[in-house]
Amino acid sequence: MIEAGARRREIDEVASELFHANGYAATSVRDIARALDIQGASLYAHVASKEDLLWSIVDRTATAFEVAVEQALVETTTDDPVERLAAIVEAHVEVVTADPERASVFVTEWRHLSPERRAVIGARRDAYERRLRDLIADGLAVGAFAAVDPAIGATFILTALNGIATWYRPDGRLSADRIADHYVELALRSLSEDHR
Amino acid sequence: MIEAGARRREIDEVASELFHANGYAATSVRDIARALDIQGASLYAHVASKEDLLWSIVDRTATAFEVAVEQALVETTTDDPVERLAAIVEAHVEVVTADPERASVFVTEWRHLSPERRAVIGARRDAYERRLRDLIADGLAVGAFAAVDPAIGATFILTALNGIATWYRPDGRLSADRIADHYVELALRSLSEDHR
DNA sequence: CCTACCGATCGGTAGG
DNA sequence: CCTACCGATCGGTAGG
Repeated sequence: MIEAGARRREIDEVASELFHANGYAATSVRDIARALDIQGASLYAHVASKEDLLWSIVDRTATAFEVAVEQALVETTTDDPVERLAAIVEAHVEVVTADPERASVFVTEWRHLSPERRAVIGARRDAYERRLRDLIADGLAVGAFAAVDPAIGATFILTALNGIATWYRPDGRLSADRIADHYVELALRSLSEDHR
Repeated sequence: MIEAGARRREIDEVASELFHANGYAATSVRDIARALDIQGASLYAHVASKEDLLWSIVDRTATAFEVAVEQALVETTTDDPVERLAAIVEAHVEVVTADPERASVFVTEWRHLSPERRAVIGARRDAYERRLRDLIADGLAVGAFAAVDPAIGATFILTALNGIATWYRPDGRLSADRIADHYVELALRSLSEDHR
């Protein structure tokens, strides 16, 4: 017995690719159907609306980030802010590189959700960013980081990390692991003391 | 006599706002016309196509970045890579904060240009990024920066800088100048030696 | 998952 | 800058 929902996951994957490549608004329901070799109207046997498709991608990706960072912090037994920040950055990069299409749709297309759903995702993104911001503030308080505005530091790092979704290719020059290493380095240094 | 092209610039400004807020594909010609209090078809007395509107925004913004960085480097008489990098970062942030709508349209909507125009912009972006990459490589060679992959370092910094366009508000907590100062700090430190 | 179809809206043109 | 209009395409529904 083929597991239920397999086709639905296939649809999500195709939609992620197209939304990533052309954007949500410029991708028609028929574009997605064509990539699946079915008729446009047939897609509605699986999904209630085009927006539901975007929502399932965005929602799942938001959860992937939350779970990965949660897990990474649980596994980081020390309370050294430097190591905890490294764990967050590494986890975030891993989620991005594991599925750059989904990640880039999450980062760039969520404004096309309904106002209600946008509010939900906005709150989750805020909470996610707050965690990073608080960690930076903690590190600053114990002298682990240089004087920096925690909000600016968190935004600087997060936008750089999310940028990976726009240029990463699995067959590129650098492996996902190497990229993660480099980005941990860059992020930690950006918050470090004495640079001249 | 009112200067020629004033109306055209007004159109560009309205289009920037709407493309920034809703994306190019989700913005109709009639949306733009409505914001100008004219009929949709009347817009074609001023522009040949919707894509031409996007092109003029993208082209002008690309030029703004190129000119600003060129100028900043000319004014930086020293060849100290640290100071030259600071000058580039500051100039880039200034262009972004001077017109975040245009900057964000430039960064995120250029994929909706025709293949020919996309190729032109792609080449200009590559050249722009290469300048930063080469500067990092130079600084690395003379020991001004920590060991880092120049391409990764340049991308890390540039994506963080471009991210400003997505969150910056002129009436926000931090002035454009303060943001530029912080970002220069963060960018320079990310390439600095010894962070533990 | 298909055929047949819906009203709405799209970018754009003709001709003032 | 307007009115009137074009063919194409949009997301989605009905009824198998």
